[in-house]
Amino acid sequence: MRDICQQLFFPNSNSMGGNVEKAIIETSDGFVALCWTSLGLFSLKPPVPTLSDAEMQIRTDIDRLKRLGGRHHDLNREIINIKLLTKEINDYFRGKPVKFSVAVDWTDYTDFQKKVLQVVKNIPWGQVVSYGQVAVRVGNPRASRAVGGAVGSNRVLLVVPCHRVIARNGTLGGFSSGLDWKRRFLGLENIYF
DNA sequence: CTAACTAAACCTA
DNA sequence: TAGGTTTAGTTAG
Repeated sequence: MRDICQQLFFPNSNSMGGNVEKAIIETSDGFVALCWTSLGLFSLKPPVPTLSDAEMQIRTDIDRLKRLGGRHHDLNREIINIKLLTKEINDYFRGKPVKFSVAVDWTDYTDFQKKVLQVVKNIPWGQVVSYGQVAVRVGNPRASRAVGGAVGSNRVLLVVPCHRVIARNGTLGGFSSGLDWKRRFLGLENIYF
């Protein structure tokens, strides 16, 4: 089978202190935009139809990083292996059971959001967990609704697989990027709603 | 204050 | 048993 996914470009984008990088990766589902800092992956967006759409999408997060300022430097540490990440994203969209190896930049999340997202990050490929169960795992059993809010703040789609969090009664629950993407991602993992 | 990717405990008939 | 209401938790705007 031919490799339909490829990394399109890999520029050193930055002006403010040289502390952010971005890439746009072409997959079978569209162009995936992402950016990272010396701490790890900061943002990974859902696929969009065109390259310029992807550029537009990631601009918001780049601007946000610049606004945060100061805390990000020392990019030369090469914390991100973009080659490997590109391969993992490619594999994911081919339906392979990928376990992402990339480090995440947790900057600008609240403590609660961080706890929730780190729990969600550990949900294995092909498995789902309810909002309530995640609430239990962060030690706050009645916070299922707050968990919904927290996963909604997730910047790194797929890497923190918030699409694997569903409602208790066997329904899909919500998804900030649109329920179609939630269905699509779960479908790639052989889970159908 | 409210709305948002929830869910369980309590009513009431 | 089914259906409606309340309550709990976090957070951005």
